[in-house]
Amino acid sequence: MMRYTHKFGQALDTVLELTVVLSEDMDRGLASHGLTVSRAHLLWALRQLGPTTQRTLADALAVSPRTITGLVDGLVATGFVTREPHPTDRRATHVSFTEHGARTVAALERGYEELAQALFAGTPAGEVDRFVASIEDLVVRLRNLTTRGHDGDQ
Amino acid sequence: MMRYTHKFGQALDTVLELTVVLSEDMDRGLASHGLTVSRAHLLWALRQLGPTTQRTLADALAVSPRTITGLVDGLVATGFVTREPHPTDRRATHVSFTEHGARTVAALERGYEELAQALFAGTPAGEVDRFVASIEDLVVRLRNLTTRGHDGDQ
DNA sequence: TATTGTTATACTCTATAACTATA
DNA sequence: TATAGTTATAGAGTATAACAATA
Repeated sequence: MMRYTHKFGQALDTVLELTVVLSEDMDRGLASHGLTVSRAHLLWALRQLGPTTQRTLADALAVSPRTITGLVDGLVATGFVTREPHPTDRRATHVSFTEHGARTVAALERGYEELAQALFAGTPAGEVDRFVASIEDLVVRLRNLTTRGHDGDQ
Repeated sequence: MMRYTHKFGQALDTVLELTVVLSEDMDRGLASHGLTVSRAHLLWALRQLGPTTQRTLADALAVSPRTITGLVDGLVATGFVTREPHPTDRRATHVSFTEHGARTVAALERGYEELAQALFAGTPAGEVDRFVASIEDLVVRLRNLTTRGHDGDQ
């Protein structure tokens, strides 16, 4: 994308290329199930939390309640989840998987594992470990930049 | 995100965490300039192509002409580019940087280089090279998967 | 009073289809 | 006829604010 001629710039180019290719691959995979990234995130949170309220999902996804309303609308319309009255709190909504939703999340999990296999299978364990350590280092460096705020490059 | 307990799944988790943190960082940086990712892509293409038509930009960004209309609308309204009659083809529009747009792209370039430095400076050259080679390997593996189509995991 | 989730409204990105002006 | 870019329309994701129902 960025096409830099400097050494570290090229390295960052490569990382960005990976992020692009990876996200395209995941988008395609999700689309083949009739899902978007945001809706899949919601399903994933629901798998981790179990049946829960929209408020809880809003916190889990770090989006507004309004956004959850829209995502759940879409997932209900496409048959992945149900919206039912909350057993104890009559203000709240209970969001649960349909059969189809549960099956789909299981399929996504399998697809994820298969992708991981396809990416790393055959690579010597030590090499994978070193690679992962390098990435974790980058994540730490990025978080430090973020914390200190580096918007002052205008 | 995915929290897998298997070895390769964990490695993929780490890669995804990097993509999330990286894209959050870039979103913040662009937002501090009053830009979105899509609009910044357009500016980037414009820097590479020089003043050009919307049609050319549509091809460069691989989006529809309609989408370019919207992006250019936004960039004109916020003062990054100008829309002028094309010198020779009266159907077409000539998109150029404003002073502010040109200055902003230059600042983005500097910010990109600074980010690359912050991520890789201090890392032994050989280690960076090995890391980049690993990422390139993943990109190749992903492209192979994509080519063969792997949607059949339902 | 505080909380849950809605409607109302708005902005961004994306698309297809129909249409205008020009090649 | 083909091309450039528009309007019309639509859907997805995101947000804030006002409001209803309930706690």
